[in-house]
Amino acid sequence: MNNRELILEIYQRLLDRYSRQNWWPSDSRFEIIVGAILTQNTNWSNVEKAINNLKKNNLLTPEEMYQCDSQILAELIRPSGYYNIKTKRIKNFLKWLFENYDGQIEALEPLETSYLREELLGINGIGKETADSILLYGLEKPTFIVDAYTARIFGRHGLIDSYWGYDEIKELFESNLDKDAKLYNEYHALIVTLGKEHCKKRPICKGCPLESLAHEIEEYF
DNA sequence: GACCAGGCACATC
DNA sequence: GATGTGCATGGT
Repeated sequence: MNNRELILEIYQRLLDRYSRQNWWPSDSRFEIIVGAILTQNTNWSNVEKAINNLKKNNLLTPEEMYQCDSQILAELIRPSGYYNIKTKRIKNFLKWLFENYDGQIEALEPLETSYLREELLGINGIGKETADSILLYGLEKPTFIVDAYTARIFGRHGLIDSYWGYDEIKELFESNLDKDAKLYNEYHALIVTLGKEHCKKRPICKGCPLESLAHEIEEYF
């Protein structure tokens, strides 16, 4: 199998095993953006606690959150961990949104994907994965998200070497798949679902739907 | 108690 | 450019 076939085969197996994930669970684009920052290196169940706190306090709009005192905001998102730095990151995003787009998330929709990605990367606290999560899940732009699981899983299957950078891995997927936001959405979600179940840092893959495909099941980071 | 989770920025060499 | 460290909570 060549890379393209392997990438499609893996997608199909994941879909067969786990079915559609329908990410990102949320009530609004803004909630997705906030969630993308809160979930940085953090378990999703902790993020849900933080999001619920924000909902209870009616803070899940750009206006309300921008006005909100940072100490209060930090206390509410505390369950998501790194709460002080994440407060700053959310405020940095909002400052950018208000200074450039009048606080309107909708104003981002017509912008070109690669331009918007660069803009987001210019905000302190938003790196590549967070920017791509905002673009793909928040704004339905076709951009592939790479995360720790992606590198680990596809490294084990010989498609990626450990020295590959984020953009190289992203390009591997984008050049072998149709430029389709819905497809990228499902694929990333399925990778995370698989990762949670089978691909923790320990290289144990018993019962993994990709078991028979793997030819490099060894420690890979 | 150790390890991990849907990262990122910054310091240092 | 690569490598190390701080940021912090909650579940297993």
